[in-house]
Amino acid sequence: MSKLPFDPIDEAQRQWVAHGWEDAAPGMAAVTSIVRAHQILMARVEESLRPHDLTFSRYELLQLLAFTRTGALPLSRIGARLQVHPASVTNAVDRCEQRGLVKRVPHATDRRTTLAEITDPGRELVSKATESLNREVFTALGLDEEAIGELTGVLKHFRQAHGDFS
Amino acid sequence: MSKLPFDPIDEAQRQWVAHGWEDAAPGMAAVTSIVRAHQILMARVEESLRPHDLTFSRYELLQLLAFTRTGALPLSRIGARLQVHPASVTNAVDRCEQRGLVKRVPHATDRRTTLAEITDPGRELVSKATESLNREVFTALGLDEEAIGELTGVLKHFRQAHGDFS
DNA sequence: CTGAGACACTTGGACGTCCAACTATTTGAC
DNA sequence: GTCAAATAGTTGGACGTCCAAGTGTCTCAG
Repeated sequence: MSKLPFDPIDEAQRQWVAHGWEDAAPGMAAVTSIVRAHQILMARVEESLRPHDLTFSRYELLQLLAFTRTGALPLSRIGARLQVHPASVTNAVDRCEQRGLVKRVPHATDRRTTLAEITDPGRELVSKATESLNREVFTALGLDEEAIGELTGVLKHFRQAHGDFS
Repeated sequence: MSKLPFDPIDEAQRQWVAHGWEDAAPGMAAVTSIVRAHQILMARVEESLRPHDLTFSRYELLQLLAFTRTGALPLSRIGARLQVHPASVTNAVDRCEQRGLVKRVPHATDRRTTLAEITDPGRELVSKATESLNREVFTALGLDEEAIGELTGVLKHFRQAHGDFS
C-alpha cells in the first residue's frame, strides 16, 4: 500500500482548473474520491471476509436472504435489490450452492422463477462474517459519527437523484 | 434500472439495529452507500466513455500520462498513482498499445523499467473523452456545489485515515 | 566483487461484472 | 383461444482486478 506524498485528487483538481475546466473540477474530485474510497473499502472488506472464504458479493447475497422472513427470494428480486445483472446473480448463487450455503427451489406457481433459499450452514457463516465486518470495517472507518452521517446523507441524495429508489 | 420503492440502505440499517448491532449500523450504512454510489457512477462513466471505445481504467491511464511533462511514466509509478496492481497496469498498457494510444519505451538507465508514453492519437482521444465526462458526468451529479464539497472533504479525511497519502 | 535481497514487469489462473443471445414460461391484446 | 411481447433464468465471451509464480535487473553489505 504505497503512500503518495501528496493528495492525487488535489493534484487532479489543479490540473482540471489549469485546463479551463473549473466548472467540472469539483465533480471530478467528488467522483474520483468515491472511486478511491471504494477501492480502499473493498480491499478491507475482502480482507475481513477472506477467513470465511467469502467474497463481498456472496456475502451480500447471503445477508439479503438471511434478512428475509422465509430465507428465500426469486433470483430476479435479488438482482433488483443488489442492483446487479441477472448473470451476476446466477454466478453468485451457483458458487454459494456448490458450498451448500444456499439452495435453488422452484417457485410454487410461476415455473419461470427460481428461488434461492439460504441453508442453516449459510446462516451460520453469514452471522460470523457479519461479526467480522462489524468489528474490522464498519466500526473502524476512522471517521467520527458526524462525518459518517454527513457522508451517508449526501450519498442518499445522490442515489435518489439517480433513481436508486423513490 | 429498476427503482425500489424504498431506500435499501435505510432498510439495512433498521435490520442492523434490530439485531443489536447499533454501534456498527452507521458505518455499515456509509460503506453500503459508497458501494452503491460507486456502482451508479461507474455505469454512467462507462456509458459516457463507450463512444470513445475506452474503459475507465484505460481513460485513467491516458489522462495520467497526458498530465505528465514528458507524456511518459514507468509502469510502476502508474500503478502507485492509480493504486492498482502491477498486473492491471500491464493489462491496460497492453490494450492501449494495441490501439496505438500508448507505446512502451525502455528506461534510459534502468533496464528493469519500462515507460508507457502517450502518443498523439492517445492525446487526441483522451481530450475528447474528458470533454464527454465533464459534460455528462462531472457537471451532472445532481448535487449542489456545497454537497459536492462536503462529500469530497469527508472522503479526503477517510482516504488520509487509511494511508492513501500523507 | 560477489551473492542475497529488493525491485520491475509479465504470465496464467481465479473471480465478479456486464452484454448479447438463447430457452422456457407467462401475460395480455385481439 | 392464439399469438406476440414481456419476463425469468442461463450460457458464453469480453473485460478489469487481484494473487502467485517466474524472469530479468539492480543494489548494497560483507
